[in-house]
Amino acid sequence: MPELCEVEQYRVLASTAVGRAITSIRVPDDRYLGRGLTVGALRAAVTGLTIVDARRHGKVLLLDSVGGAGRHVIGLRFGMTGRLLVDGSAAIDSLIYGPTRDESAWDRFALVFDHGDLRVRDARRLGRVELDPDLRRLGPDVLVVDPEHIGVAIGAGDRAIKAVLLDQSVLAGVGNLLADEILFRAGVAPGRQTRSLSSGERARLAELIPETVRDLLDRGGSHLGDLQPSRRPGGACPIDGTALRRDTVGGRTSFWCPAHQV
DNA sequence: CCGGATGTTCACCT
DNA sequence: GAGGTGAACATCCG
Repeated sequence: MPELCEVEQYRVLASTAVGRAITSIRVPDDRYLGRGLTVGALRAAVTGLTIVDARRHGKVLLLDSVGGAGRHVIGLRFGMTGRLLVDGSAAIDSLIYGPTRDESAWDRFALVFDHGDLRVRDARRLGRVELDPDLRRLGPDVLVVDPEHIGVAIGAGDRAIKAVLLDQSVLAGVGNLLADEILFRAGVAPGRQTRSLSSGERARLAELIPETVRDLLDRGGSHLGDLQPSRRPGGACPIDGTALRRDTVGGRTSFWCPAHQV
């Protein structure tokens, strides 16, 4: 699920937990905690704190929590399949796997309140819970910086533009689906070296990056792009009908149109 | 049974 | 040092 669009929906959902005090936590499998963090340390740090804000930086959800025991930020990363539930309801697609299966077996972490709870449900367990996460390795959130900054941040080196878009230390928030959609709209091939971009292409890309993210956010998810339905083996370009190419770029599967993405 | 999946990290090359 | 590759993580789905 989660790229920036999904985590932004999680943030809105999490804001319904603002003002609630953490009574206890549930961590059925401590492998779900970030490096060096133990259940005991996390429990001691956050029990009794009240959530005062829900923020997002890139794909990370941040829960600011304060109380007599101090002030902490609970950081949630959702990996590929993590979802957020507050009081048992999800922000999105709660029935993607059908009603037959007991998804509660995938609950990896919970903040329990006097009334209700906030849960992370993650089949693949690639997500993580962190305490006071170090965000220094993340670039600016892609929806916060202006296009001029984005144009500069992209750089002009020999890396593939798609690898740069996926690099969270350059810009935080863009994942594999958003990257393919952005490059599709920009008419730029994923393997293009950033130094080969003309100033016009660079400027257009810099505008299209946040614009595309906002558009898919409005539509309701990173998987609702124009390219997405064709993003499969045998798919045809929705613009010109050309057979899409499927290549690995930046380490990820990339679908693109060889006719209009140049 | 096999390959692939919206993410991140690490070891190992070049 | 920079950048790429592949594996690992763990599980489900087609």
